[in-house]
Amino acid sequence: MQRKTQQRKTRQRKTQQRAAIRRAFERADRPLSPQEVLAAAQGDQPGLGIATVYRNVKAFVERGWLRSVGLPGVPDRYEVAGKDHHHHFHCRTCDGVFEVDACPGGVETISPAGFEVESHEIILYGVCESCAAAV
Amino acid sequence: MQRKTQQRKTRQRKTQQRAAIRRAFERADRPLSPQEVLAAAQGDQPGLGIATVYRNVKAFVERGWLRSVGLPGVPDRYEVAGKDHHHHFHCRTCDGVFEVDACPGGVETISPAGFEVESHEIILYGVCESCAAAV
DNA sequence: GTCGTTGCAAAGCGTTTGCAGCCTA
DNA sequence: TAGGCTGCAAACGCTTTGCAACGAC
Repeated sequence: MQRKTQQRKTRQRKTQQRAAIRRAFERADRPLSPQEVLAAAQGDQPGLGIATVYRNVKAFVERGWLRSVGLPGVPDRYEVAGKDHHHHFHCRTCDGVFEVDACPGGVETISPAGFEVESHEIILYGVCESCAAAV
Repeated sequence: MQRKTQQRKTRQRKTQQRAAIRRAFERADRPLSPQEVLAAAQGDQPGLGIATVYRNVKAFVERGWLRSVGLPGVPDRYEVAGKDHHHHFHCRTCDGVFEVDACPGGVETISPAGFEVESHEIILYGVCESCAAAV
């Protein structure tokens, strides 16, 4: 068992906006950018603002429900936390990001002597399944 | 033999600023951020502006002398082009980026069925040699 | 009623661009 | 002298923050 690493200072209220943002992640089976979250959540909450998305995503990350996925050159994506070690696929066509539930292993061994590897990230680039099928 | 992929529209002049920026990359044995280039080149050209760094780095990339290295969450780095396939190490302590002249191989095989992999990127995180030695 | 939350607009930040003067050829 | 180049400042796009109104409890 693990204790929550982040202690809440005050009670969090249940709002329509936050619920809509949470649903956007639960429905998506892949990491989402703030803009993607906004577009998805506005289906439920038309008046939703981008600032609210940023604030809630940040809060979810602090509470450990979301995890940020950094990618070169594009805005960070966010995915539901708690999954096993995995990597990501970035589609050059639709710009979507997908999970890759595997790791080649032995990645740390390519590090030069004297460098202490703590973690690693692998990003695959190409065309995703639906974009490839859409040809 | 290869031909220049980028055709120059006009003749490029030899300026002190551009020379200082080029030297910064030649002296560094690792990818540099625009700010690192500025700091290094200002040793030769104190009045150098950041806009000039951005303009010249972009021009070098277009001419094929530099290559951009995208990394999650931090500004792009730039390295002298033409090297063999390699990856990068991002030091969490000094924020410096270093080359890793190796690749585990077989990375594309972790991709899910239906996804077409065109390229990949591997980033190692940890403590670089000099930071580790500085403890 | 309290005070966490929201939308809007302004502020930050890193990067790009417009412009007048500078300097290479 | 011509026109590419530079520094400065304004413009940009994305993210964060200030603030007054809103609404969950």
